[in-house]
Amino acid sequence: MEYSSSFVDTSLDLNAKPLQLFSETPIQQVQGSFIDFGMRTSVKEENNGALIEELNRVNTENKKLTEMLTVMCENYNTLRNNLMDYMSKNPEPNLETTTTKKRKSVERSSTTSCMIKNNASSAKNNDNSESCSTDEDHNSTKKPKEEHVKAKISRVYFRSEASDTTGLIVKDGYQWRKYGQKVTRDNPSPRAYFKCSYAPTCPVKKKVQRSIDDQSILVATYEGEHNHPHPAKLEPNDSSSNRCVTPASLRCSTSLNLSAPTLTLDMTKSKKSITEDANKKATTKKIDSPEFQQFLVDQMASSLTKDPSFKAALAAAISGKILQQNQQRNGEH
DNA sequence: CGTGTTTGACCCGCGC
DNA sequence: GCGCGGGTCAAACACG
Repeated sequence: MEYSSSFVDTSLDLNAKPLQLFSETPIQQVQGSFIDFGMRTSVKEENNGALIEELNRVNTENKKLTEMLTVMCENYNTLRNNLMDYMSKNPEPNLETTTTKKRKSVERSSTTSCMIKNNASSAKNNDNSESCSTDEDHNSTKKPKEEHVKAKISRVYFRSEASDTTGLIVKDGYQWRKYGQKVTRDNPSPRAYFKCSYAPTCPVKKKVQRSIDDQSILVATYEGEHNHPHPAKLEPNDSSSNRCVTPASLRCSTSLNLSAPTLTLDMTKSKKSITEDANKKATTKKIDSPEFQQFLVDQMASSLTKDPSFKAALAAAISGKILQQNQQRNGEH
């Protein structure tokens, strides 16, 4: 199809049915295009063998690339599982506690909890994976109203100084008023309750508690959505707020659960690395912002270009395409 | 004096 | 129905 119009397209067609690439259709269409361009039959016959050979080669390369892509996907899944394994062991051990009450409350607390619980279960035992949708379906049948009313919840991890005894203060750019503090049963560290005080009608609440495993990690749980713009956007000179909300890296890739309106950021990197990252990016990035998308693309490109075999295969594929293009042009002239 | 924090009391849902 | 535990309220307090 694409071959009838142009050879300029250097797409590798990794997922475009590689076997069809060598079906009779492209050759016939290539031949047809030659005829359409008024080429002599002798030129067509001279190029036929080279084209078929080139198509064979490209087809083989496409297969190789497809296999490499499969391997990459497997590696990605392995890496993701390792990440989830780490997550399940490190910051939120209380989510893995199996007391029925905890489990119930976790199930009630909509999407983020669903994600983390799912992560934990998949990390602990894949055979025991209880899918997120199953939980939600279960909830929807049990408490359909709560499902809709329940506020949006997200959980963010911040790293604070180990020597920081100033309390459960998380500078995320918003203005919070503390309205309570409680020592919970599963964590000796007190849990602080905050309400957003930037706008009087803002329903957002925040809970901050130190991680039971790592006292230097603050776990902030946000409930609800702000009905006002981020103060940092209105006050661009507020460098402190910008610095504090800069995501050092994604703890949970949003691609793992795109439908979930959650944001979990890893603030657990060392202060030095956070500063370095912040200096490199020099900007606050949101998940859906073009800058962050570009950052992800750069990261992916960097990972791919570090793989010499992938680079070689990619170069071969592109050179094959260029060769095809040159042959096409030679045929036209 | 205004604003924010602290902290004990109270409320409410859940499990037994 | 009772006890437990998380979440919230509100008076007292601290601070600039």
